[in-house]
Amino acid sequence: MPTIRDVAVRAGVAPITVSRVLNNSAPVNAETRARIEAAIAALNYVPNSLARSLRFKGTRLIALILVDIINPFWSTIARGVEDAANAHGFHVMLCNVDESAAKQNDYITVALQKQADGVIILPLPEGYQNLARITSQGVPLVGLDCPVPGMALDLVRADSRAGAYELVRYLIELGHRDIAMLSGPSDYFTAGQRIEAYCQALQEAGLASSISIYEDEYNMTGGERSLRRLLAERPLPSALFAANNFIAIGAITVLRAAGYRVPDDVSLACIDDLPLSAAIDPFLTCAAQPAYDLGREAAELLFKRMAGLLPPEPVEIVLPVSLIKRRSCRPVAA
Amino acid sequence: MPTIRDVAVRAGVAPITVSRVLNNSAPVNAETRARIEAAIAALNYVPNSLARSLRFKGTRLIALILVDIINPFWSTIARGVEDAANAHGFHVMLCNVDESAAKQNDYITVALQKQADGVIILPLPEGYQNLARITSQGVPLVGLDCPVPGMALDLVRADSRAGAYELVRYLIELGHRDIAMLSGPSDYFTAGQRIEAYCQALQEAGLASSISIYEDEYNMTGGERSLRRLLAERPLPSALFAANNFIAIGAITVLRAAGYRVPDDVSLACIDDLPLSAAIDPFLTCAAQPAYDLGREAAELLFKRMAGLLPPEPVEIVLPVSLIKRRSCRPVAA
DNA sequence: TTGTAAGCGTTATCAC
DNA sequence: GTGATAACGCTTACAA
Repeated sequence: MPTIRDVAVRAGVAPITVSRVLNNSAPVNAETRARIEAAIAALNYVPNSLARSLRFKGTRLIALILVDIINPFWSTIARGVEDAANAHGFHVMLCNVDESAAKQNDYITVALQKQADGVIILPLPEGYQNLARITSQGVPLVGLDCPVPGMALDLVRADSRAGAYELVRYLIELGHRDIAMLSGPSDYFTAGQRIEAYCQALQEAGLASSISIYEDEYNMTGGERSLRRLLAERPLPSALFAANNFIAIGAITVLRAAGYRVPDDVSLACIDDLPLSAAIDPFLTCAAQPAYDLGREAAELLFKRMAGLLPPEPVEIVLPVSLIKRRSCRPVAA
Repeated sequence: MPTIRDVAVRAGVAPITVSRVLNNSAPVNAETRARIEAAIAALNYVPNSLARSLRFKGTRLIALILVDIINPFWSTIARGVEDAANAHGFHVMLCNVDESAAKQNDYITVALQKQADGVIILPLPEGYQNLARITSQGVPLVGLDCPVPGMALDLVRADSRAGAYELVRYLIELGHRDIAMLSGPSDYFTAGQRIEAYCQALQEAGLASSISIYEDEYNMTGGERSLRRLLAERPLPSALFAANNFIAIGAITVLRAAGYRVPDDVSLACIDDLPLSAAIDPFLTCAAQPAYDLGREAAELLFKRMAGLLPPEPVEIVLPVSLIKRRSCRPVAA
């Protein structure tokens, strides 16, 4: 690949003059400029941003460290981040960590090595202490979804406590008295919030004695396992509250295999929508988190922090969740 | 952020000795090594890969330039690429171009500026000529989905011609005689293939006179527009063949709004699955492309090319497509 | 086993 | 308006 030196030689000038044309950093004679531009075009010269960043500081790269891009919740967040980044002239390095704290830590290292100007991350409970590796190097960090105990962290999250509460209230209003919860790992902040909301809603309705929580991973396998344990341990409840969409899918799979139908035999509601499925078949009742906005707001917050536009105290942005009522829940027959 | 020099000073050695410890590039006295490692830990030193890459060549970064990460087809491909990249110690810069050739060209520039070691791209017909900007700089390039006329390009794609053919044959076997196609832009290779397959299947069945093609964008809006035009221009066919999943979703939306039901009033089949929807409700009959494998194979091919493990001729990998029969298609009543 | 010098491609600083 | 020089952080020669 040609360098600025090649361009300079071809145009009969010094490299710095080419640099001035590229960056408009100083006036250049119109004729000289034309010669340089011709040389750039002729050589297909593209400036080396590595060298530039080394000299200049700033890579205009941000690292987005999340769970799994295949989950539409995260891919939509990723899209929100990328669009916002793009609008500010930044680019995004994508990092799928699959809920593995070790993989997350590796990616943190990569982000630092590559001199990312900022990082957006979903903190994993087992890896809280690794986050300090980012901030201690002075790299701006925005968390998604999950505050970190004892850490002053800019954060963007949805109000999943309120969403979960609304969802369980809705089930109660439909007449359900026996509602089991299929939770994610309770050391996750979001799972904790959703468990609290579930318990609160049941208690307020005088149903504290029917609290029934199955905890497993935040994915399809977790949902399957939880439901299998449930079926082995107790009679089928009249409604299920799944802590996310993948748990719900896992649960449906097992229900179906066991010969149960949703909502005829059991109602089902969850956190997180499945937007495409909804377009084909509006089925799953859910509390939808505004994924795209979460991503966009996280990136915007990061850029504000990087630009020094924020007071030193950490900022927390909480976006509302919307209840979407669909066919997967039915009123209880009287 | 501390530099190798800071570590060297703290350990009382020269920077090169630190480098040797970091890279195991030469033997270092055990005691010296211990001192250096202590200094690295104490300073939280992370090597600057920009400087490293500048000296060394090679960034271990690949650019993945695709349409839209929100489409599960592309997010699954992205995941395949990232997993393979990870296994080889590479990282992925994600670039959503939304079918805009201008945006694609911008990202090509970014990939070159950032000195990406390789690029994986979905070629857009309006931007074919931009691809030469990558290869002419000697940067390895792998195309997804779409060969480029007149360009020797390593390529990974699914056999969507065979998939489309199978799908239309299936509709014919169900007794459909009036099958309309909702196509993507016909200058796209994949759309061309699917149109050819559709026409061939109808011709072979003696149905050439009922060929009916509506062409629009490869997304939900495109599907909506095509179906509105269809409804305005002709009676509802007995079956619809959509060139991808998003077109199918757009079509369903409009059908539903017009009071038609799938499959009662019209059967519907498409290319590309909706994996999560299928788990909840196995509805959409489709020819599923192996998205994850497409991504993984593309990355593997790129790495082989980068390692010089391939003959100079371009390699083309074509993966099979699988027909999945579900409820959205019904036999025609006799 | 360790160190010195030079250079990767760029730009800030200071001349002319 | 233009150019020489040095420096960003690192590693490859080549010494010692």
